[in-house]
Amino acid sequence: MPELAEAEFYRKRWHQAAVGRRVTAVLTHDRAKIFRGTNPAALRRALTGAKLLGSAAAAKQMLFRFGGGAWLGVHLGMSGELRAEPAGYVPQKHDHLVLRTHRAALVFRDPRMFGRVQFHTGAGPPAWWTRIAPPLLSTAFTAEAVAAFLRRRARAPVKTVLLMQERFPGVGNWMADEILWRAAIHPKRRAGTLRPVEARALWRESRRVARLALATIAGRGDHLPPDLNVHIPGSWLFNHRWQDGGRCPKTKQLLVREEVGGRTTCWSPARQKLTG
DNA sequence: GTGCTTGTTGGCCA
DNA sequence: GTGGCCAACAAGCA
Repeated sequence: MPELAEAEFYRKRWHQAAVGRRVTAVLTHDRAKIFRGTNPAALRRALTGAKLLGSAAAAKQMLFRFGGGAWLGVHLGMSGELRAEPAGYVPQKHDHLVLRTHRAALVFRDPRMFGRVQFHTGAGPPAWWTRIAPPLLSTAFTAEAVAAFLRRRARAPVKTVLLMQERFPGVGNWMADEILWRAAIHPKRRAGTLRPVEARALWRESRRVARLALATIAGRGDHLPPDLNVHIPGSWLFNHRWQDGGRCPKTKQLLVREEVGGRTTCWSPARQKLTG
């Protein structure tokens, strides 16, 4: 379920369970696809005995910093999940990576294996991390940058454009639909047809949804909610988008679900018109 | 059995 | 070279 707020939620979960602690053992499923492009044996060697020093989340990714210049990157794909289990935890079928400390077991679980673990050593973070686009909540994410991007992707449906990580890092399927619904823009509109006021609404609602999703799903400050998605208000599209016969929280009219750009997309036809 | 699934990538084509 | 579309990846669930 990994979009930007979920990545932050899972980062906090591992961080709180083990920051400042030393890794006593590392278990890997070496043949699991999540290790593609990395070397599980080197990862085990470097992390065993290393202390978890810090962590960060950006877009849909997480980076955990260990002593000795070791960095562990995690992308959760479609079905990945980070868990914090008690010490002595026995790995389950889809647990591909387990880091043990005296207090907890940090578990990466991913049944579909679209996720990815990357291991890096060096004084600074890896290049794939520093290349991640500026966050939606940063000052670099400007209305002008969004407008320029919409012009460049003029012929693509705006739904597809919102899923492009190079400009909207961390936006996934449900966030894209939530943003379009709040901005009252039909997902099939071609990006180049948006009027300036609509482009600006898209920018504003992108930031708003990012902020609300982070506060609601990942909690504020050190607070970690007990579970994902439990406190999402009924006023969001989120809580209605998958129900057959679901209704728009704003108009009370029936929602529509249809594929746009290869992804199931939900919108409120009474609110989001194709002819803008 | 069928038809879905909160993601990314590479190949093909205009 | 750029942009857009689509299938593939894999496993679980209804």
